[in-house]
Amino acid sequence: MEVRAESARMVAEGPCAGYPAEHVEFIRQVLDRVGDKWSLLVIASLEAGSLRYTDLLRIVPGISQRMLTLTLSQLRQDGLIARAAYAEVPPRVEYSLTPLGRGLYDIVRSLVGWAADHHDEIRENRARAAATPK
Amino acid sequence: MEVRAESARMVAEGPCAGYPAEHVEFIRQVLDRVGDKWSLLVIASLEAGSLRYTDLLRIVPGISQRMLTLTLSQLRQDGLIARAAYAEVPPRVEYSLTPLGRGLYDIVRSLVGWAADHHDEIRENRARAAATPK
DNA sequence: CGGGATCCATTAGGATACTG
DNA sequence: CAGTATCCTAATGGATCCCG
Repeated sequence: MEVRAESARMVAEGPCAGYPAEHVEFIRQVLDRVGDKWSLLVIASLEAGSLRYTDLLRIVPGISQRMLTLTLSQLRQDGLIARAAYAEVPPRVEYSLTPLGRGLYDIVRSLVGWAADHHDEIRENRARAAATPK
Repeated sequence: MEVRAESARMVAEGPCAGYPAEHVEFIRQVLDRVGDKWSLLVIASLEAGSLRYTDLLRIVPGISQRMLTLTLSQLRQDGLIARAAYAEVPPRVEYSLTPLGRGLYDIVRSLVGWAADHHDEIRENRARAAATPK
């Protein structure tokens, strides 16, 4: 069987069948970002308005300087947040959500909502699984 | 300031403010599962119907035995998939989505849809960020 | 066939110290 | 204030072998 090589080549088999091959890797990246430890917490923190570096460091519970810097850098590269630096003394930098970032957060909120809704159900399942003697 | 200690204690500050403290850890767990490398691929593979262990090993692109076993175990503990073993020779084991698992997949699909919709936009942002000389 | 158990490489991420 | 740079540990995940 022959497949045309130009334009959108589709994934032939597996869970991603039907998606353009190029998108699959990208979707994986988005999911990684969603699942990583800090990105969503930072985005959620910025939802109410722009914040400074040290504000985020204080507000996001448990984040280290290193991870905050790293996370902000990734989110900015993806265009999910915007960085504004003001040439003052002392220097001031403000981070804010872009429309894109806000859109992602909206989607994720529905996921968090689902998690909250089914919290008890999953907890029961886990308890039952843990209680299984063998 | 004093806060009542009994019943649902709320997170006072940060991005999780207003959520019951107990739920925050749980939501993190769900997001970890969503972001992990294989869970969603396995769930997506099972969407069309139940599959056997070796089928999944073949269908999910690149997964190792170890990770498939691990992933299946976690998903089963959470009640997202069901395992049915038939005492035959050779043995046969079938995995299938539970209603809970299907519900999660529906939510995640909207996330994947968002990713696909904004694929170009994010790619442009990344390209621009990469091109920035300084 | 459907896994466990083990070993190993890669990576994520925390603590800390330093800089413009 | 807003980061960088360095070091180090813990977790993730792949490859392989074995077993009922």
